[in-house]
Amino acid sequence: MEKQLYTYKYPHPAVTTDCVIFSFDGNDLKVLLIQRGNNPYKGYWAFPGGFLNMDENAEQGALRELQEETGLIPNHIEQFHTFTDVDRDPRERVVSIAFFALIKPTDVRGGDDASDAKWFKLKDIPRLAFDHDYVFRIAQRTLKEKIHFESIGFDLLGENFTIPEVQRLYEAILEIKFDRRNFQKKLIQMDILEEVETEEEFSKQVRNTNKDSSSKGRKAKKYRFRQEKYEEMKNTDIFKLEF
Amino acid sequence: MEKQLYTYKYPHPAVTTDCVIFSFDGNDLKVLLIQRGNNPYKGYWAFPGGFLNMDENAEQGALRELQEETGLIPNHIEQFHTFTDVDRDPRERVVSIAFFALIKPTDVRGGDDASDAKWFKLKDIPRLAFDHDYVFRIAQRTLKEKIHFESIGFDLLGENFTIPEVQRLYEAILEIKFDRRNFQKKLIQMDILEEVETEEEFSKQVRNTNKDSSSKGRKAKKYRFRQEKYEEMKNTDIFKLEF
DNA sequence: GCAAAAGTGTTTCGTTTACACCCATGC
DNA sequence: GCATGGGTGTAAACGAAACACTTTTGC
Repeated sequence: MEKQLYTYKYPHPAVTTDCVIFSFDGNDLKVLLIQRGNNPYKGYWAFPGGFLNMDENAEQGALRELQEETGLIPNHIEQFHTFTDVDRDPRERVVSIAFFALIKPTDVRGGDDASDAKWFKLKDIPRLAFDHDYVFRIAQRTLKEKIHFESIGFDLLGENFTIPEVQRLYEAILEIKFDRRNFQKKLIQMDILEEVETEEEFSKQVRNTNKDSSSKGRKAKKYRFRQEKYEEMKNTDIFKLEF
Repeated sequence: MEKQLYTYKYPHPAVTTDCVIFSFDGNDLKVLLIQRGNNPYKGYWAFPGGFLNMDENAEQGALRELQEETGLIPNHIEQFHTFTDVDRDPRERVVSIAFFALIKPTDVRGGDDASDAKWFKLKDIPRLAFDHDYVFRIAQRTLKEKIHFESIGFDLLGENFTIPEVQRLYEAILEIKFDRRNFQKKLIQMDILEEVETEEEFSKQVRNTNKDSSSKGRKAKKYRFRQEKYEEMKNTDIFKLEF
């Protein structure tokens, strides 16, 4: 514990990063929250995050905090807003650079054991610490907008997935319903998926993805993303918003 | 000149705001730059901005700096990215929250006289100070994306304008060309404009807008935005990107 | 009178939407 | 065997794209 102090001629706010981490289990979109052990907001849930070091940029800081607090390595991370209200932290002036992160179901750890981190379905999110309710609203809106331009939805899916899964994902993100037949048609027409042989049905991947085996109906075909299409896809919208 | 110092247990970056200010003169999209009088980057052009005060949030700080440095009062201001690279400022660690601002032609001042501020057409922008070349690229991309969702284009037009002006504006922002007839048809169909009587042709507004009177062809009809349509329009895209 | 810019309508094409029946699986 | 979820095709409606000629104005 050194006692070095840092002095400036003008007051400086503290700078932190916060991460809104989304994942998708095949049915529901979820976010990871951490329960605070200390005041302020002791016992409240909040997004993982922490102070920015002087030798890292914001993205590196966000990834480091994520690793430290949750062990997660996201598939996609992206800055979406910086929150600067004067009183957003009662301790001192804190400016928070917020990111959203997308995690594949195969990478989901944390929240399984008795840790202080837990995955919440969007509709089960409790009242959050600090201004994190507001942070979440902006994150959700940004995700909706982004998916309009970029195919980041696939960053939330495992290697193999079914078309109805993709549909549930897009419906969860955009909070609208699509016609099953039109959705399937459009996705197939885009020529970005290839069918996966049924042998692979027994792989660990699949069991993971279908873990809630309350599946009653007909078994859906498995697809994978055609890697060679990735570059040209990255900046393509998949489903236009139609309200 | 007080000599008070501010001390912290951990190092804090400095926090600034920067503004990319767009305006439109009826033909070209322009941005306002300020020539630096001091090192570092003395003589280089840069976006206006400055340090965030402790009693204001980022938007307030950006508006204050804008007012101080340029006297401009923007029609629309919006945070778009926070730049955090470790070495982006050689003096100290500086995190910059960047905004873009849209100014109506009637509000354009600054850069007219012999000040250190000047409006540049996008294609005439020189090499900029700090990482502002990168800041500009992100600002331009954000503007393109935003205009897809929101009708912020009208924040760049004066009270009265012609449809060909609107078209030139959208073409400048999106860097694509539209068919004149389809553009006009779509804009009219949206039912958000009303024609302005020709009497008003002699108003000061109009002369301002048409200031580069190298106009050779037929005189275009003047329109104004139907205010009562504003609320429902705010979140509507006008022209979808089609490359 | 000529060049440059703006006004105007129709047809074609592609995309989106709406919609119904059959099939496989788990209980 | 029945309820649930998934597979598949077609027709209608809508919106986007392509396209040419006339009018006004400044030089």
